[in-house]
Amino acid sequence: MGAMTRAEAADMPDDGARKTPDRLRRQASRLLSQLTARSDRLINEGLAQVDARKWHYAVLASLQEYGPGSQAELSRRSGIYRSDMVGVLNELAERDLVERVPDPDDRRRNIITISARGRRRLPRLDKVLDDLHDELLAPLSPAERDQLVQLLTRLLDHHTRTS
Amino acid sequence: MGAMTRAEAADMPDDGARKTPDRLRRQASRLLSQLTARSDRLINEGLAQVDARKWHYAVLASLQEYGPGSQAELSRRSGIYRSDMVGVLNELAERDLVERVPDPDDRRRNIITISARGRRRLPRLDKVLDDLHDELLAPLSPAERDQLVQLLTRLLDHHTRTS
DNA sequence: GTACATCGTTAGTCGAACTAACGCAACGGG
DNA sequence: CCCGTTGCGTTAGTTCGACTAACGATGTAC
Repeated sequence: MGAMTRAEAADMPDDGARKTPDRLRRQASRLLSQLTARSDRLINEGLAQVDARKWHYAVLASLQEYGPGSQAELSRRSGIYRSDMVGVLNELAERDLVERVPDPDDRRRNIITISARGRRRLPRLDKVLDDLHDELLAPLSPAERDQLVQLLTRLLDHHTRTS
Repeated sequence: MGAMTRAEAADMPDDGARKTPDRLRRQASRLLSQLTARSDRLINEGLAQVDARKWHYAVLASLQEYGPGSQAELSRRSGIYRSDMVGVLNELAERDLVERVPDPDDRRRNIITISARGRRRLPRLDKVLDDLHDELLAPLSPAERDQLVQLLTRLLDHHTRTS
């Protein structure tokens, strides 16, 4: 099992002596970035093991939940920039998880559809992500996890609506 | 004053129709990265307005709280990689906020000291950061802010101790 | 004294988030 | 019917943070 993808000792600032100044340790922004760094790594490594990336999941889930759509629409649904969508869809198409066909009614558009294979893939990814989140949130009780999600959601909403 | 640094309408996936799939919207990892992106931008822009960066603050605060140290030690205290420390210290030295002198007792080391100017600078940065965090956490009550910090701290601790 | 660890530094990788600009197609109004 | 605007897919490129690798010089332990 010991796939050693993560930082192996050595070089990283590991806060060994715990001399990190208090002011720093309490900063919400700092906690956020550090935790997010770990979280992202965790998720990316976990998904990599099943040949997926988080954008894949975002697109597939969006297709499942709202049906086919143009690339631009998927971009809006999933929060991926339209410029990055191209690559994600290429990867998904390579894996036969989506189909990309030109829209006959609007020749600017491609219509993206989730494939049978893609549909079969989703539950698997759901499971993987669930497990990873379990690892991520391990120290928290279910109630605390909800709290966290709540708080984060409120903050994010605030900062998206006030653009 | 209208420095328009942030994303100006137009292109970004703004979740206008709020068609983001539920599964995505509840994912802690996703909430974290999105919120962190905003948070980082907020902090960076705010600090840029007083010609600072967050690493500057981290180093200065660490020097203030624990006294002078070698670059490697500062790196450990502040969580900056030793390879990135060089640049940060260059910037701080340019601004006369720290002094970097070779350690006579160990000629591999530089000893970094906070300057008088650096010491005067800190309260200013503290204030700026306080205000920015106020903006960041605006929708939360004081109690909720504490809760958030608590939860994040516990998670981060967990993931640093279990390496 | 020789192996090993540590320090400062340089260089470079990787992924995420984002901007700019393109050619093309569709839409809306005069 | 043309025309300006808007939306689409795509390519390219920037910036930033996090991180790895390797270097030469120095110090430490056996």
